[in-house]
Amino acid sequence: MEKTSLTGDDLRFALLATDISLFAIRDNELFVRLIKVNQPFYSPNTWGLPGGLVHPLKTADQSAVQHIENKAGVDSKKIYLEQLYTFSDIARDPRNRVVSVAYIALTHWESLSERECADSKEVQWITVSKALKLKLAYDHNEILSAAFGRLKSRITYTTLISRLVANEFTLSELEQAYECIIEADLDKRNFRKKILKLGILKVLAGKKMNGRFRPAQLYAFKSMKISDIEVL
Amino acid sequence: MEKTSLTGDDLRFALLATDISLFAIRDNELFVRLIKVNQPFYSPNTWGLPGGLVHPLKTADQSAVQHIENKAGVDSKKIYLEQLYTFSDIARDPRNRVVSVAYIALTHWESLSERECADSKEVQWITVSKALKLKLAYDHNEILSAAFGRLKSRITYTTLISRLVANEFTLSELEQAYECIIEADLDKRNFRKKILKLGILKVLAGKKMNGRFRPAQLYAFKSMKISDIEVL
DNA sequence: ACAAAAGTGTTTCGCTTACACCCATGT
DNA sequence: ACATGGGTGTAAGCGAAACACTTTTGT
Repeated sequence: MEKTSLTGDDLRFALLATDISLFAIRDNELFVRLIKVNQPFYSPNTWGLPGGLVHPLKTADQSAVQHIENKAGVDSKKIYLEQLYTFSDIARDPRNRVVSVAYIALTHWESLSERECADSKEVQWITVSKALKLKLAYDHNEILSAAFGRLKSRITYTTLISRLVANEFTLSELEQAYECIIEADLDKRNFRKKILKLGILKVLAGKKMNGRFRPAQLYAFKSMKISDIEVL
Repeated sequence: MEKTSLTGDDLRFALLATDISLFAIRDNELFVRLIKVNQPFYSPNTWGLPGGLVHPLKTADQSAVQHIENKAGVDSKKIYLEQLYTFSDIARDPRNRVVSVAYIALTHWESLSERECADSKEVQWITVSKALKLKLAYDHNEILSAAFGRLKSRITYTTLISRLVANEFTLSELEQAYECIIEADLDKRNFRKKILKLGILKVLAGKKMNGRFRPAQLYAFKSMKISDIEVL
C-alpha cells in the first residue's frame, strides 16, 4: 500500500523497506508466515514475506517490529529478531527502486494466540519447503532461502533454538526442533549428553505426559539471551 | 559531498549509503583504510571509513565497489567484498537520515601500487587498533568494530585469509596472517599439520628467501573462492 | 502383557594439544 | 661456526560417533 503511493521523482532515491522471514515450529515442521501481496503488478494470488517501508524516523529494526505486528499479525513481544542481509538489486521490486533490509524472526507456536495462528486469505503459516516451491513476490524466494540457510547454520552454533521451542520442553521436543530445522536425524543419547553438558538448560520440577506413555522431564533454558556456543 | 547537496524535503526518506572497512596486512599488523571526512559538522581533522551514497541505479555492492575506487583510491579488482550489516540508527548521520550498508573489504598489500599504499592528508592506512582509538565520524567506530569482530570470527571457519595474503606465500607468512588477526599465537607444528590436511593449499615450485636463512617453501590457495571450512 | 516413548553407558576413533630438536642457508 | 628462521613427529587427552537395552506409563 505504502509502496503504491510513491511515484515519479521519488525514484531519484532508493526507498528502504524491511522483509521478515518469521519462523515457528509446529508438528515437527518449520513454518513461515506469508501474506497476500496486493500489488497490481502481481496476480491476485501471490504470496510474499511480511514487510514494508522503513519509516523515516524509525530504524530498520523498529520498522521490522512494526511490520510484524501490522502485516504478519503477530505480537512483536513474542518475537526474536535478527538482521539477515540487505537486498538491493535494482529490479527486485518491479515498481520502484526499493532496497530491503531482510530479517529473521523467530517465535514459538505455544506462545501464539488463536488469532496469531490463524490462516486466512490474507495471511498464512506455511511450511518452509512448500513456501519455497511457490513463486513468491519480488525476490522473496531468494530472501526466504537465505533466511532458512542462515537459520540452519546459526542454529548449530548459537542458542537460537531457545526462541523456537516453548518455555518448558522435554529433551525429545528439543531434539525434534533441531531435527526439523537441520533436516537430519540426531542420535538421542549423544544429543542428550551434549546438550546437558553445555550447561545451558535447567531441570524443572514438572514432568510432561505425551500420550499414554512414560512422562518426560521438563527443561527450560537458563537464559533467553542468544549466545554463540558450539551446540551440534 | 553528495550528502551535503541534499536538503529539506528529501528527509521524507532515508538516504542509502555504503561504508567500507577495507583491510590489509602489513608488517604483521592489520591495517584499515581511512579517509578524511570533509563535512562542516566534523572538525577538519576527523577520519572515517570510505563510502558514500548508493546511486539510484546501482546495487549496494556496486556502489561499494565504486566508493572503494573513488574514496579509498584502490583498484576494486584487487578487492574481495562482503556485506557486513546495515546500520540504520536515526541519528547516525548528524545531517540527514542516512542508512548505511556496511561492507568488509579485503586486499593484500603486495598487490597494491605505490599510489594505493600511499598516505596523505586525505587518505591513510592505519592499524585497526589505532583506528579504533580515534574518534571517527558518524558511527564508524561501531561499524569498524563490527567489521573487525566479524573478520576475526569468520577467518576461523572460512578461507577469507586467502584474500589477505599474497598469491604466493610461505606457511610462516600464512600463520602470521592468522596470528595478527586473531591476536593470539599459534603452534607452528599444529598449524602446519592442520592447514595442510585441509587440502586447500597447493605446493608451488619456488622457494622464498627471508633474510639470509633457510629458504621457505612457497604455497598458494588452490581456489580463490571463499568457502566455509573449519580452519582453526 | 503390551505398546510406545523416556531414559541411560561404553567403546572406538580421530582430532586437538602440548612439546623439542634437527635442517638449510648466508655471513 | 654460528645465528636464524624452516621444518618435522609423537604421546596423551578429549570429544565425537556408533550402538542396544531397560524403565515407565496407560490401556
